[in-house]
Amino acid sequence: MAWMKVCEALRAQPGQKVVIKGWIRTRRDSKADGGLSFLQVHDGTCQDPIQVVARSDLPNYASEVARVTTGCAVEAEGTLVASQGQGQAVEVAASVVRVVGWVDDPDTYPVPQKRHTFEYLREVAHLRMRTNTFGAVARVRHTLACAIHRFFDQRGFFYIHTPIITASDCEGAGQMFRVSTLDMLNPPRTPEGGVDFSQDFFGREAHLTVSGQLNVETYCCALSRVYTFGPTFRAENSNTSRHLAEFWMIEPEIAFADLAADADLAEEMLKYLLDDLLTRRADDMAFFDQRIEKGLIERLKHIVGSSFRRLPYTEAIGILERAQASGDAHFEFPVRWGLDLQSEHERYLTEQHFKQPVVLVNYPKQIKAFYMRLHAPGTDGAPGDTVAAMDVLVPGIGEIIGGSQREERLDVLDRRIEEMGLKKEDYWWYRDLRKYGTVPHAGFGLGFERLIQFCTGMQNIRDVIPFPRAPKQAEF
RNA sequence: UCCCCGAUAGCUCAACGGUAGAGCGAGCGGCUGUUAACCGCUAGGUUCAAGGUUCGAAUCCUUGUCGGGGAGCCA
Repeated sequence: MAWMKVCEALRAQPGQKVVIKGWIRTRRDSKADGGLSFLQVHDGTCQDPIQVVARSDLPNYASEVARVTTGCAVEAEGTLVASQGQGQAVEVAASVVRVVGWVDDPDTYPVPQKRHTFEYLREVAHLRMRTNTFGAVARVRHTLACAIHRFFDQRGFFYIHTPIITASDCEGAGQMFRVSTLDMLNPPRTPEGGVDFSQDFFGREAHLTVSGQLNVETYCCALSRVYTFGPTFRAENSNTSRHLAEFWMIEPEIAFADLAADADLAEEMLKYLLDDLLTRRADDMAFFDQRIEKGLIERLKHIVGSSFRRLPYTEAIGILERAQASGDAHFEFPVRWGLDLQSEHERYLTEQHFKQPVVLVNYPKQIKAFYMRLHAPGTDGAPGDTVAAMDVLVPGIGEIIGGSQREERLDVLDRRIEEMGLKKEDYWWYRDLRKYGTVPHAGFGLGFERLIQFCTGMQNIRDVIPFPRAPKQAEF
């Protein structure tokens, strides 16, 4: 008899013998026909469980079958038959039901068949994937990850494994987690009294990476089209529904390319991913559409079908100022050229003004990183210097992608490093790329969890990663 | 880190200075080819912690811890 995944059995022709293995979602009993039990069994392979019908003439019916509860692990052998009831096309008429693992005490089982809040389920993260929502999130996460690799592979990109540990403190994206084997209670000291990191494992200070970008640029300047997809760590004390201390990021980098090509790549990729997800995980997406965010599928389809608006920062400031002046919008924070846009401004642009994803480009240089390419003065009619940066803003999430064309001119790069008060020596290998066959190149970072939020409608980022790490949160 | 809100049964919440309750879940029973099942019964509480006010505190005050929403930082 063939062991069938539930997803296969639900689509199979009636009449064949099958074995189903999984966990009980619910049991319903009936005294009709001499007594029978309906077992909803799921194995995580798809959104729907399969119904196993167990009759009272099974030898272990009274002793076991009639006593199984939500969460029990079972194996069922039987015949796949057309269902007599409503709600499912096929079901398993069981000849054997074996209880593989009991639930010790149903009264204390943390995820019985009832509604749970996501906040509660976070406290039982080792069991929450047994619920329909978190099972769906896990499958969507997998499907998106595969689609990302497929998207890049089909376009000739190479997947580069950039390091998790970095000994350079020059990545410049905020607080980092230290990596050390020193005795924290009694570290070796320098004559000045500081910690002597020369005696540490790497012979210098080391941290977890906050971005693979600088490393992947080196491969870009040799293999032309590359990307990273790995974990990233930020030690910021961020307590929001959009931030994690450990998250996954996709960072493509393309050579012989400018910001326009970068934005085109970002748009093409997002559309590919949405379209692929809607096709491959139609069951889970229907679930999210129905139970998590009404209209989700229409929203995603609309994005796949429309082109993203490109909008220079300087023009965005004009739009925001006019919206404020006309009373269309009331902003808490000031709108002025040279200031960074606040969440409320970004949300206004993407959610109210354009009602579609917006690619904001060409920001003032003073609010962006040193490695972003400096524009010629007066680009977009801007009153100050701008750089070739872009943020992709989407309704509901805000910034989902941040990217830029990189500064490939060594003299300009050096000037920027100095302006920002950084040390050229720290960037010696990064600067070498500009000395030896430098080339215009660009790239961006896509937050994987934010992508999943965007695709599922899940409100809190801690619910789209298996075991979230955030301030004061590292259980499991 | 800042602002606001919250913490009471396994879960979600009520009780608004005077005897701690309901729904869901769980257990038992009834009914039904059932499927958000339905009907009945039962069990279930150091009201987050520590202090304070009061004759009396789940309720008021202080501090802390944890959680949620928003902001900043960003992806």
